[in-house]
Amino acid sequence: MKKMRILSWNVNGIRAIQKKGFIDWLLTEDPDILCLQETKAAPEQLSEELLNINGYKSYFSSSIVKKGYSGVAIYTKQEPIKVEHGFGIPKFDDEGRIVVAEYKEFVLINIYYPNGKKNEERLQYKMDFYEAFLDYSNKLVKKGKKLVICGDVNTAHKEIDLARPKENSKVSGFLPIEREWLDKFFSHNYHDTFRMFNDEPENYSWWDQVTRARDRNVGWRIDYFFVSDNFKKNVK
DNA sequence: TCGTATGTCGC
DNA sequence: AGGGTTGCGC
DNA sequence: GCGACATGCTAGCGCAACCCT
Repeated sequence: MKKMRILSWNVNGIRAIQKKGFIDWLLTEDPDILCLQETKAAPEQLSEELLNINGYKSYFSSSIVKKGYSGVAIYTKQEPIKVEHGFGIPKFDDEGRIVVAEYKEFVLINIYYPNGKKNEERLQYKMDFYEAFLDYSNKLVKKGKKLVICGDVNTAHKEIDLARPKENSKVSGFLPIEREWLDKFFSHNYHDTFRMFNDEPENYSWWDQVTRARDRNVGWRIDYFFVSDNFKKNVK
């Protein structure tokens, strides 16, 4: 299999980053596949330039529950064999969090997992989403598919994965039940690819904007690339 | 959410 | 059509 | 009188909806 480079980015508004030079950035960065989360737009709201970037096919999944909310996208040089937009469960598909692209060599799953901070209901939704996702991915593996899963998981796994573990042990994003689900996920033989190469602390993927936490590197590692065991040997 | 201020408890 | 304000979500 | 812990206050961004002109 030829070498491919896959990137993932929670953009917090694709129309906002377009104004800040996203298209030029993508053409310069030149990945084989780019996965975006929190695009906050339906494809009908996007310009032609954003839908048809030179050299890329684009696929979007957007929320039908609320405008300007959630949303994911894939930009891909190679055209997938098949693209799907959910697990087949309306409750989880309708918020536009899932886009799945099947290639000959693997299946790419790009997900913006729910945030559980708002209230107990949303935390339960997040946990239910996690379970539905695990069912979905396990079924694909059982069928012999090789999986590459990326996105904003909204949970830090271990103390090493955030700057303030003690202070956040009762906050959604680092709750015992959320962390235990990740334990369970990994026990099903999926791998956290970053930790295959790096076991150092202070490696984060998200910083609070309000408190300008990035300046002090007070962050969380909540965005991941996972792979199924049958694809692990291909990760470089 | 982070950092800080302020209050309460246990000892 | 476009600015200002408010509310939501992260 | 001190540590451990709880509670209240705080502050950017992007987007939608609504008002106004």
